[in-house]
Amino acid sequence: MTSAGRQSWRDLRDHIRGRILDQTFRPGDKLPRDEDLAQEFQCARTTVQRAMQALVDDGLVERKRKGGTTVRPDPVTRTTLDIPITRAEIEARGHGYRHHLIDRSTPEAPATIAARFGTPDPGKLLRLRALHLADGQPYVFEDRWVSFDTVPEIAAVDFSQVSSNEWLVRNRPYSRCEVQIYASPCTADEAAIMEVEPGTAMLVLERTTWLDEAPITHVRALHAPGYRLITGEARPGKLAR
Amino acid sequence: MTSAGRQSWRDLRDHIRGRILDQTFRPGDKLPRDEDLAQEFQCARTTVQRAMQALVDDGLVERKRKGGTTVRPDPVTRTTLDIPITRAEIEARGHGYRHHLIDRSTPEAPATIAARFGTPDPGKLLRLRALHLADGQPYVFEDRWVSFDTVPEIAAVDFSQVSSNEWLVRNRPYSRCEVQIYASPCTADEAAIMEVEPGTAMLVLERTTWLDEAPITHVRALHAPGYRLITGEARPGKLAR
DNA sequence: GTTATGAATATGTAGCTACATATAATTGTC
DNA sequence: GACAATTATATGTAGCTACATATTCATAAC
Repeated sequence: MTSAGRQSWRDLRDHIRGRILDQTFRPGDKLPRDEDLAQEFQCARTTVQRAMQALVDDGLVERKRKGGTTVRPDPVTRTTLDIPITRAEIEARGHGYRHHLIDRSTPEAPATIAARFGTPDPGKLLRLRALHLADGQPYVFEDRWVSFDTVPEIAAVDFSQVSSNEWLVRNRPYSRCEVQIYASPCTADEAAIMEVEPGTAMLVLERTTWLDEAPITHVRALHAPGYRLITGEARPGKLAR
Repeated sequence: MTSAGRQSWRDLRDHIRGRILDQTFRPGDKLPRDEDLAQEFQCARTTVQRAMQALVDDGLVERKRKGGTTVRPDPVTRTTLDIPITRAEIEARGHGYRHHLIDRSTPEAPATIAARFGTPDPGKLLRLRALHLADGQPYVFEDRWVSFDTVPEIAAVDFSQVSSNEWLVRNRPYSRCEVQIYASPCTADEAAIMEVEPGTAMLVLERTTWLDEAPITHVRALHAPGYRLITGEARPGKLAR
């Protein structure tokens, strides 16, 4: 709450959310119009608007012009997932970071990559396979494809020093990113690299990034057994909101 | 773009984002103050504020009072994950949905559940194990614990008709949710239920939800091989923003 | 030097106004 | 009754103003 009589949009948001949580408003129900809520809460419509937009972003309500505000009938569990640079992640856990470039090649683009990029011809590609280690233990094995067309400078980078993961994130921000998460049994090759038994259940994160329509990179990152992706409320940069 | 001379905060957001993407502003760099940007773009500071907040939400920039706006030095890949009700998910894929309650019991709370709930004593718990089927094929196996203290009505619900997943989501909205995602080899029990070989790599989603401080439920959901969690830009309710 | 104290300043918030825009609801036409 | 045109209305957006609040930076006191 801010000083004295002023209503914060947060207070209003929390109040409405509370009414949704305590079933005063049930899924599908229509909420009062902004102006009525403003009157009820003795605040400006601006404030109601802000509170409502927050609830829309949370996936709790839907708003339509003239149609008014309704509680979403099909509730979803919505969370935010932050995937940091692997080095940062390992160091944040207090482990020593090291990475190792396994190989670097410029093979023909397989159809799967072209499909992921969404282009018929992905052009020349650089393939990098690298291992990230935490305290010397295999942590993440990444199999990456980078578009030479979109990122020509990559030819000159020495990836024995910087990981391609870090270099790309720092030097090639993307405008669109798609992530797929699934479990996969470890192949013999991968098992040798990750120092686990073949067939071990591994968490795989596939990420594809674009700059506008141009594909930047596609990575398939295999995570060591025991790895857990955690999503919470705490979204950096959104904490205080 | 809106009519004629008016600047949309979206235009401004996209412009600034563009400057970050094209490296005009690099990680760690300081952006001009709101007022200067407003002047430069011939718009009100309100508009700059809105655009900036959008960039903060995207995890692209950080803002501090008096400190100004800076491009985030530690870029993260941020995505939004929507986990729908399992029935809705299966039906959206065009499959027939069916679910089967395997068993229902009220055992002592294991320490792991108490730990997840974050309470020393989680109170009396209901345990439900159920299988969701898509076109008759095992799709998700969920092992759920529900707090009787928080959700006493659950004792009376007939879960042979409605899945606990759906009942809870529809009747017990939460205020906080934590998700963990990992890969796990299938145990013999689980393998029998999911009709797969023991040891098969399975994607596991663990969800814990609270209403304020009171724990509602904890689920461990085992997904059939081939299942992929996909996160995209498209966030329902946030599409147009 | 080191630590309080205070002023300066960039962002955060809320209110007001005015108008834009989508769409539900109504009316009119055949 | 079915369909098209029109009106009414709830939300969306942007500008303005005023003040709140958190830091940084500079200054003063020890």
